This record gives sequence, C-alpha cells and structure tokens, in this order.
Amino acid sequence: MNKPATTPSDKQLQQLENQLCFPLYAVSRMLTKAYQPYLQALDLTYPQYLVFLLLWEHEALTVKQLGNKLLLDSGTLTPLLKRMEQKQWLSRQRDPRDERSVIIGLLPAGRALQQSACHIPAQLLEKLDMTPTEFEALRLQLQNLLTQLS
Amino acid sequence: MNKPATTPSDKQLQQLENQLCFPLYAVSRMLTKAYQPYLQALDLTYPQYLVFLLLWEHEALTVKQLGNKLLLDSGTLTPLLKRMEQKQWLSRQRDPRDERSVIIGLLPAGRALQQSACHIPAQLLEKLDMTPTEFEALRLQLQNLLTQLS
DNA sequence: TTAAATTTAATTGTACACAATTAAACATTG
DNA sequence: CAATGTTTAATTGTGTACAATTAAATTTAA
Repeated sequence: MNKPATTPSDKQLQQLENQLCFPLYAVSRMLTKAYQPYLQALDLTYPQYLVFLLLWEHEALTVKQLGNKLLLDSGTLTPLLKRMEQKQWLSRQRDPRDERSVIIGLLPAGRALQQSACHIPAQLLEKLDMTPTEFEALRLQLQNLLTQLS
Repeated sequence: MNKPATTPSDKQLQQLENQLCFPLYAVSRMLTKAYQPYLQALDLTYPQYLVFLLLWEHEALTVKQLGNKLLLDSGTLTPLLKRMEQKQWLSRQRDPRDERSVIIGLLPAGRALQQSACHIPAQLLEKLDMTPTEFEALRLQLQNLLTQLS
C-alpha cells in the first residue's frame, strides 16, 4: 500500500533545514577550533593558513586571485594580508603592469613556515577519524553543495 | 598484484585535508549568504535566526542553554542577544532563583516574526537541491563529524 | 581619442567568533 | 558557619566576514 502523498509541514521542513544547515555552520567552527592548537604554535589563524597554502604552492598571487580561490573579498583579505605583511611573512605591492592589482608575494619568513606547518594536515585528518570511503563521499557532497551555492 | 604499501606524503595529505576542511569552511559561509536575502527582509542575521528557532520552540532559555545548543559562548551571545533585546524581540533578565543565570524570553514582536520566517526553510532546501538520500547521507556525516570535533 | 563603463583594492561600518579575564552568585566541605 | 571552589555572564581585545561605498586604473565604445 502506498503512503499518502503528503506535503511536509513548515515545522517538518524546519527540522530538515536545521539538521543540515546548523551542522554545517557548527562543524565549520569546530573544525577551525581543531586547527587552533597547531596554528597557534605558529602564530597563525585558519584563514591565514589558507593564504599560506596557496602561496606555498604559487609563490605569488594577486589579492583578486586569492579572493577567487578562497571565496573571500578584499574587505576580508586586505586587513588580513596587512597583518601578515607586518609579520614579514609576505609582501604587498602593486603590479607595475596593472596598477589596480596588488601582488602578494612570499617572503623568506613565510616560506620558512612551511616546514613547521607540514605536519598539520596529518594531525587534522587523524582528528577527523574518517575512512577513505566516508571521506570521499563527504568531499563529493560538499563540492556539489559549493557549486550549488556559489 | 598488490600495490606497495606506501605512506602518503605531506603534500598528498595537504591535498586531502583541503578537499575537506576548506570546503566545509567555504560551504558554511556560502550557506549563510544563501540565507541573506530571506533574513535581511526580516532584519535578521543567521545566528540571530538560530536563536529564534530555539526560542520559538522553547519560549524561554538561559544564555547557558542557548550556548550549549548553538555551541557558542557568552562572548558571542551576550552582544548578539543585547542587539535582539534592543529590537524588542526578546527580554533578558536574571533568574530570581539563581542570579547567575540570565533568562532569555520571547517578546510579542519576536513571536510574531515566526509567521514571516516560516517559509524560509522550504526556500533554503530548494536552493540546496538535494535528493532525500543525499540529504540523509550528508546529515549523518556532519553529525558524526560534530561528535568527533566537539 | 575622449567619455563611459568596468575592474580592482581599499575603506567604512556592522556583526559575529572566540580566548582570556573578571566578578558575582552559588555550592561544597571542613 | 566560613573558606574554598565552581558556575555563569559579562567584558576586553583580536581577528575574521561581508555589504556598501569610494577611488584609481584600465578597457571599451562612440
């Protein structure tokens, strides 16, 4: 026998919404906290760590490029990058060929941090304690969601 | 023939880490942005909306109880709740039976907002565009992660 | 080639988020 | 009961996030 084709109530939809949206919000914050002990030892925040991951790979990027990759705008990045510049981790200079762009370049102190940070990923993954199958499934779901939302 | 049992390199682990951690961070922010058009119409932010979801269900909660449910501390909640109090959405008063606790109670204007907000969940879920199967899988994964991290 | 439109960062203002500290109220224990 | 310890919010200080605006440089189009 078929179940009657009922329309879910507002209350039921609210339950569903919060079983997904709140956990995403909460997990993201708890994840940042999970990084904290490792990053604090390097005087880094999580967003700053993300900037470094990109610079360690690309050596130099414009603010625009960083923003595109991190989905952050200059209102967030400019002050964050200025703090990192003050610590001598990176340089900020206008592109001579297009003065609108600001090029962020790795400085020696920033490059050196990579050695201290290279064990963070393994420690983080251990904290997550996931099987490769779970990992891949979650990765795919998040990638799809990100496409859907951005 | 079996593959050799290799240990993943630091670089490979970093790839893995960022295929999960960064998407979680980014999806959470994009999700908040997805709420924005609906919440802005009600002069609400996403964390304030979460407070309302709890108050609409429970009518009154202490700051401590809100913090336990939202995984937020008083450093975040106190100013947020003060802003909501200024809009006459809720009241903040010490519990007479335990002056350490502050009870947050719904006011009429806050209760009235529920009518305007009741269609948000359906609109959000539509934006996510997920099948029930995907939804349930993601919900479970996030719940497990939250347990693991908090 | 100049006028208009676009691109890019910076700035301003508001709102989280959280660590660390403080202070008051309550609970426990000797 | 008094001293000690615990619980609970508030406060302080730092660092994101992001919308909206501004301003400069570049590109496009008339």
